[in-house]
Amino acid sequence: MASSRDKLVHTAIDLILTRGFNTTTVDEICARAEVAKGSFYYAFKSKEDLGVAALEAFDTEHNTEFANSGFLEEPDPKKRLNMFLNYLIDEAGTLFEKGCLLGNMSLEISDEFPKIRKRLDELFQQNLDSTEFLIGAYLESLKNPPSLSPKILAEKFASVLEGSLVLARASGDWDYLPRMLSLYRDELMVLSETK
Amino acid sequence: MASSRDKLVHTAIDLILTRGFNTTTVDEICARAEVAKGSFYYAFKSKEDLGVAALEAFDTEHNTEFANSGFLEEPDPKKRLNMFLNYLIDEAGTLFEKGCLLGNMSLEISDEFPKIRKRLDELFQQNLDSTEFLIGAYLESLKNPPSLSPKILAEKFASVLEGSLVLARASGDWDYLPRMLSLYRDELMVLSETK
DNA sequence: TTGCGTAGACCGACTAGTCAGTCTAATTTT
DNA sequence: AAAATTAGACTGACTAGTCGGTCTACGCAA
Repeated sequence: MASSRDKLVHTAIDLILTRGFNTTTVDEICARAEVAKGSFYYAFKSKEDLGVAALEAFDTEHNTEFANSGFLEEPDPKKRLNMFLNYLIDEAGTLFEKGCLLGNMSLEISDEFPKIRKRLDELFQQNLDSTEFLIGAYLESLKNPPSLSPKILAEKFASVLEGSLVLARASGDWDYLPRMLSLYRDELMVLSETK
Repeated sequence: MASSRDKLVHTAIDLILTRGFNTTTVDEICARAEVAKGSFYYAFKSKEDLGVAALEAFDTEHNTEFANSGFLEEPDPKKRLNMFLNYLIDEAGTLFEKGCLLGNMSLEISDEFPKIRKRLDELFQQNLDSTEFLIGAYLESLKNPPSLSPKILAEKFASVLEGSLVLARASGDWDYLPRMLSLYRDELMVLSETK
């Protein structure tokens, strides 16, 4: 059975994604998680610490999901990257149904929560590095490697992903993400056509 | 001299960009703008109404800046689009020094502020339409028009812009925006090379 | 010229409510 | 029995919004 801490973290992720960190109250999280306030402060030193825990849980769970999709076992770098992107495009609706906690908190949280900001920076950097690695292998496998670096293409990937979610949230149209990711995939895949 | 209302709006834009809407207090805005609380509620019915006013001011002032850059007078669609993008790339550091109020509020504000949400949707849509028009003219001028629609390219532009700002804010590296916009410009401009 | 009336911009102490975090006692687990 | 966990009433700081009142400019009548 789920621990109190675990229930709190997952309830928090859900609430923060829909209402934001600042407007989500500790009382509300406890009520939804059916956990008493005392337990909250037994599990976490502060609301900020819960924020960090939520961020970490969101990130590792998504990365675990990605890994389980099996693309890592594919030996061919091009197919591997393509599998990853296709998986993301297919599952965008469920994986990022309510947005990305990292992106949301990045824009919402200011210096008043330094621990959250620090962790945010680290997690984004880690994810950028993973993507860069994935893209790097693909580019190296090409006969005519483009002038674009894997680093900048990884940054572009993250920009498109996060930006789509900003637009999705503003408009209520959650198809932005798969639409934009498809575009990104096509642009990357076309690089393997020798000119 | 600037009216109280005007001072409040511009102080608010600045504060909301750095601290977020929810954590920026009415008292703080008043103090910085050197305006009494009573005057705030003389000028605005509520904090939410100030939010809407800030959004509108941010949007119209940016659009005015864009227009003043002179790209609209350029008759050639390709050059016109290129001028616009180059202007944005050059001035990204000042235009979006602290982020984009539309993007920030899009992720932060939930249904508790319906007026803000509605206006956000409208403003994003307007801006997408303008960009689509600009890109559409360029695509139509091409001998080999690509299969990509101006609409989806406009959405991509907005995604890249907003996404860059999410990353910039998370990492503290404000060069993301010009870097990603340059990439976007190059991708668009390469379409005019006949295959 | 002087005094008066008025409109509307501006003021800030005050109210009513909210929220993160604390405390003490009870209950469950090991 | 000790340690882990739960319970929820309580506190104090803070916040959006209110309200009675002040100040200034200006038209106008005496």
